[in-house]
Amino acid sequence: MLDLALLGLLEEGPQHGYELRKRLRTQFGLLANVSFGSIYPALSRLETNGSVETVEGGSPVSLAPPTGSLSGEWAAMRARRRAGTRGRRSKKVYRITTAGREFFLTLLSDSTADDARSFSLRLAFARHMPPEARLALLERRRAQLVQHLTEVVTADDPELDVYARSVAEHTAEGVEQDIAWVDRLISAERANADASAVPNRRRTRRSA
Amino acid sequence: MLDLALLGLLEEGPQHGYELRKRLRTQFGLLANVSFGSIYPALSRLETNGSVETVEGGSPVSLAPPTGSLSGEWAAMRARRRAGTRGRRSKKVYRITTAGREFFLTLLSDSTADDARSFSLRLAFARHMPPEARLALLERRRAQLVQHLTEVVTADDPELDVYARSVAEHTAEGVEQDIAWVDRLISAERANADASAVPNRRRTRRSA
DNA sequence: CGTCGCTATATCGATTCGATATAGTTGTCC
DNA sequence: GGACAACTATATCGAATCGATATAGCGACG
Repeated sequence: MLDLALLGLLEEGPQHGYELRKRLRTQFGLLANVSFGSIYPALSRLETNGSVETVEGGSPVSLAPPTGSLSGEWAAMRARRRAGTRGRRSKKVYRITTAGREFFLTLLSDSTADDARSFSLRLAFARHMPPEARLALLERRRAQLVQHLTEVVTADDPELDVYARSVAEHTAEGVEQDIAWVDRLISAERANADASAVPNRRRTRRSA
Repeated sequence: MLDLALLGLLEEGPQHGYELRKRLRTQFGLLANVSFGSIYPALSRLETNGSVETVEGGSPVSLAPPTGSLSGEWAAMRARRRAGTRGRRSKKVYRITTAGREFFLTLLSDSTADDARSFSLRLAFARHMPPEARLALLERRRAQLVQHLTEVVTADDPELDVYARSVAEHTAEGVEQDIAWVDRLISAERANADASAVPNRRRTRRSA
């Protein structure tokens, strides 16, 4: 789970632990409110298995190509202010390796274990997937949500008091809205696939 | 977290591990999709610290063979089974103790650490709280949700591709709906408090 | 007969959490 | 100017939790 998230973020450029956590919190919100006690061991794991490598230097982000995204901009600002001297505590900047990219794609396409958290995570990285995998992910998730609706206690259960009933109702509504969301995404995927399959009339100005 | 859930369920009567897990799944759905690897250690914990006790229930068969020779003892066990000892594997039925009820109320009113999971859990057990504690729980949760909205990445972030943006949007919508839900609950609590404060008249007595 | 599916408890290694320690940088208030 | 809070940054520890797996009993199906 965390490996996938970290590798996905590192796909956008080298970063260090503290920054990775910030981006996990802001980009994935409640879904990935992860503590340092998870991040640093996870980075060590990924380093020992060769998925990432550390980049030396106090302000090493200048080495990264301009694909550096928001965090790169941040670090660049700070580096400029410090004028190249190594500032702050020595940062351990991690960069994803070729083996790491392969591992990332493996994790991404691993169809087992997709709860709410890892589904949203995978979907956020869906641009790295082939279109069939995207559709498969969405439809697997949809099936799970529908399944969940049938298993969950209904709000007309006479055993529940007001509070438990409210929780049950709210949860069920959330699941229904998730299904509607996934349905919209599935439609968009299919429309996109159709557009790609029949590009004769529409624009395809990407090549040239 | 799990202690709270288990004690709360055991407030409604003695149950065994497998059943507790089923009820966690059906009543709290995705919020408490908990594995046996958590439940049984948690029950042991609660038993050693005196919050629960095992009650002899159902049909204790006591079939355990003392040796390791599986195949040999199997026929003997089967014979015993046919001889009239019925019932499944011996259930360990747990019952909450007086100390357990106190511990439950302590956990319930402990204001630290209320993420989405433990908030919903606490709310589902809100009937065991005094009204002030209910209001405090709801308002704490509301503040957290609002706070979360400000910290999260906005959907107009140019860095995000379609998929990441969709996840961000959907998450933000979910948080907004959670806020609306909590607001409804807060209003209901206040109305209830007013009604309790003036029990003589059930009308909307304004300017008596 | 086998074996599949359900109930039921238990354990194991790995992962994750939550708290805490440490330390450098920055701002700011008196 | 210097005390002090706040933020950045990495690391570690014990405990909680997960996910997989093992064991075991029972009913039903063909």
